[in-house]
Amino acid sequence: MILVQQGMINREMKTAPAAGTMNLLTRLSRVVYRRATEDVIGLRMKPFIALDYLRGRGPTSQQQFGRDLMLDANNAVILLNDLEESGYVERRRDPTDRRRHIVEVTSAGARAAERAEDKLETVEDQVLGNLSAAERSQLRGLLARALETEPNEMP
Amino acid sequence: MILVQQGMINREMKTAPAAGTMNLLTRLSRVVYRRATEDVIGLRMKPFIALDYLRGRGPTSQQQFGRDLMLDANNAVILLNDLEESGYVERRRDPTDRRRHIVEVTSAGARAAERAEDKLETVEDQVLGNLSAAERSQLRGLLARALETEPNEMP
DNA sequence: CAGATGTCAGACCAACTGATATGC
DNA sequence: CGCATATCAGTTCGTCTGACATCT
Repeated sequence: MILVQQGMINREMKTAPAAGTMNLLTRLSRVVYRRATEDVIGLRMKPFIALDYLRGRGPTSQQQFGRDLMLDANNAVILLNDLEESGYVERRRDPTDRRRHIVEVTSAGARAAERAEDKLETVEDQVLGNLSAAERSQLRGLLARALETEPNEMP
Repeated sequence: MILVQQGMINREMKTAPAAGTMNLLTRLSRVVYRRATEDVIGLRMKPFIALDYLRGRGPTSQQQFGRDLMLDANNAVILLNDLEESGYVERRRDPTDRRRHIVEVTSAGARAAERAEDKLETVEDQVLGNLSAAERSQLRGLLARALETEPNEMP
């Protein structure tokens, strides 16, 4: 008797155990990462996010760039080196403080980001397949708001 | 005149450029990853997600495990080796098909996952700081639904 | 035997660490 | 001079590839 009941409890638990939001978020993001490969969207996800960020933000100091994208100084350099080599961003010294680099997306970079964004809609259709259009836009709104609040202190 | 207008356009664009949902999702997830380090939640994020998954699902074939968590066979092995060494999961042969391993979380593993989940609430408060409780639960619901639908084919 | 499952060693890639250069 | 910004070389970590063993 007791054993049977325990079996039933286990069986019910299989459906879903009130997983935390942080958990779900990182899991879903992993799904996106695995699907949005370079041969699908024309860019890897990280460069794409960088370009898209710069595209929306305009000329930005390298420091700010790293802070907002949660990259340490070093990783920012490496990522930007790649992007600059591909002709997708340009760096120039800030005239008012010549230690700084100002980063800006090139038109080629903006185009690459746009292309990737288009392709990402296919991925979105797969990943958010069982959400309605209204739910998707709700989700987008919530994510955007959460990202806005980030105080973004860096390690 | 024209220059001034362009300046204003740039300034307005800084707020937000209709970023795609996949973009926002992976960015927010990165924030979580950077905050939820081992010294904060007692586990690294990946092992935690694995334990939590197994905790909710009960005994699972290694294959299924990898598929649901978007790990290729090899990575699944490595991750499970770690977890088994820590005493957080157990592997045993499936008697009905002795090629298979059945993976199950131990009570120590379940406890570690619970502890991590508690600690993750602090992270959630930081990451979702400007969402209300209602909005957070809305977000959790949407993410959970999206993950359910996953057909989860593996590369 | 062909196909499935799991494992491992070695190659490869991404991220972190510490040291260095330049400008404030 | 001490601090900030950016960079690089070297290490370390995680992920992928290909070969292999076991079982159906």
